[in-house]
Amino acid sequence: MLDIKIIRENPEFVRQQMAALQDLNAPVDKALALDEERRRLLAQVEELKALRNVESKRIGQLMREGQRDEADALKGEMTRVGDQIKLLDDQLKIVDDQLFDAMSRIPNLPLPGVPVGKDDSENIVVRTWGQPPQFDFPPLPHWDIGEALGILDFERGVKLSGSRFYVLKGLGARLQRALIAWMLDVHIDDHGYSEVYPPYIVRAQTLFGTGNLPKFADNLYRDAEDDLWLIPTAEVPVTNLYRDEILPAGSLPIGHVAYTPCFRREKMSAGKDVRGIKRGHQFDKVEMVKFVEPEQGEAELASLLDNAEDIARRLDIPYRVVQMCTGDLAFSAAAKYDIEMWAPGCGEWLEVSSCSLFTDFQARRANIRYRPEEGAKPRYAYTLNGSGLALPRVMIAVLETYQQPDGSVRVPDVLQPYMGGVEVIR
RNA sequence: GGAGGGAUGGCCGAGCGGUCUAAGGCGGCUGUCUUGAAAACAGCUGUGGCAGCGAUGUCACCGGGGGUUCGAAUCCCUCUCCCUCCGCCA
Repeated sequence: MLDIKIIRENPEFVRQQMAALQDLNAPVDKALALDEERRRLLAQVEELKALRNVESKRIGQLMREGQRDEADALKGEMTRVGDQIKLLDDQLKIVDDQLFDAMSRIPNLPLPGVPVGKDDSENIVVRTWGQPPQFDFPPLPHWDIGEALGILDFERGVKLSGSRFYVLKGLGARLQRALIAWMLDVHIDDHGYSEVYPPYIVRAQTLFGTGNLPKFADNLYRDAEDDLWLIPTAEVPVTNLYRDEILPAGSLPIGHVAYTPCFRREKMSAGKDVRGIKRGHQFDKVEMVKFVEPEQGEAELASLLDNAEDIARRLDIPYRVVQMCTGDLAFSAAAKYDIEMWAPGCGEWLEVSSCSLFTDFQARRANIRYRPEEGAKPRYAYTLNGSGLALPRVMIAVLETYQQPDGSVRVPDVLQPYMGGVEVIR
């Protein structure tokens, strides 16, 4: 949620930004009109309420002094004032709800440094790390590698749950578990994050806080009976940890890391990303979430991104960092960088992480504040998050990068201690 | 799933429908005293909206929503959450 004051004071600027974001439906003008209407009604109703407060007190006083007639006369007057207040309050509530709804559908503003572009074709590769591995045999895609090794089972996944589900078996399942445990340890021990184990099922209010609702309800799984929703990412519960709180002075920065499964309905077009484990309805992810002071926002984004990149470097898998242009920016993000690992088997760059700075956009929706100093006024915190990293795709990169001519897969050095010393999956 | 009891400021805890502008205590801040501290004493101590350059004014908030009333922390309805007991259970 934006601060309405920004729109009120710089409507033309906000309209320009919406155009840059390619968001033609953002109800900026509607919000502006509703805001004006709201303040008009508010001034009216408050004046009447102030009158009622004063006169009601006088009625009490008159009653105590036994001046019934005067009290009754005043009562009659106040009944009319009360009716008027009720009328205005009802109107105000309608306007308030409409304004809230409009504000909820306006995306965050991009940071000044974000390149302007119409869609993902205008994203910018800001750096590349490592050299794509050379093979003296034709590298296979992971679905061939995995099935041959008996660690990936697509047919049974479909039998159990339908398309876009798969089963990991044996050392495949263990490789994923090793990656999870190792990534958590790196972020906790070397990058200073503290671990969180959150619920995987949350209320609508929680999804609203991160901006997933109301706009993206289609992508979520939901239990209708209890109105609980499966999380699409750990970002949702972890960011909302401090919803409706004022963090005491000295609390920031806070950095959490959480491993969770993620559930996404995604009405995916048939034929796109169908093979392999690249895109499923259920996947695992290690996620970093930060709460910081506004002044530190951009520095913290750089640090978060580096923490995510560090995982790829330690796995010795080549990657590139892509900066999203305005047209490809997510709804809540003010700036966003993706990390893409090179998968030599299927021959594509795989998005394994997405690191974003949300400025105070999520904090405003989720009401997350902090006190800069003891006794100081609360301010909205800045929130950030980034995958560190998303699993099925890191699995793909590992399987395809570390494959050997005989169909076996070498286990990256850093993971061997987490695999019970296994050096090769064969 | 069944039965009962609760929700009040940073925390504990009072609160006949009308000086509630929410008692009292704890904690915190400031001051007096002191070489310093403690103690004692005094004062202050929530969040947000709107108007205003500002001083300030005003409105709202006693778990959420709705109702009764001239007036609601207080009465009524409803929802959520917490606690106790029973049942079930990894």
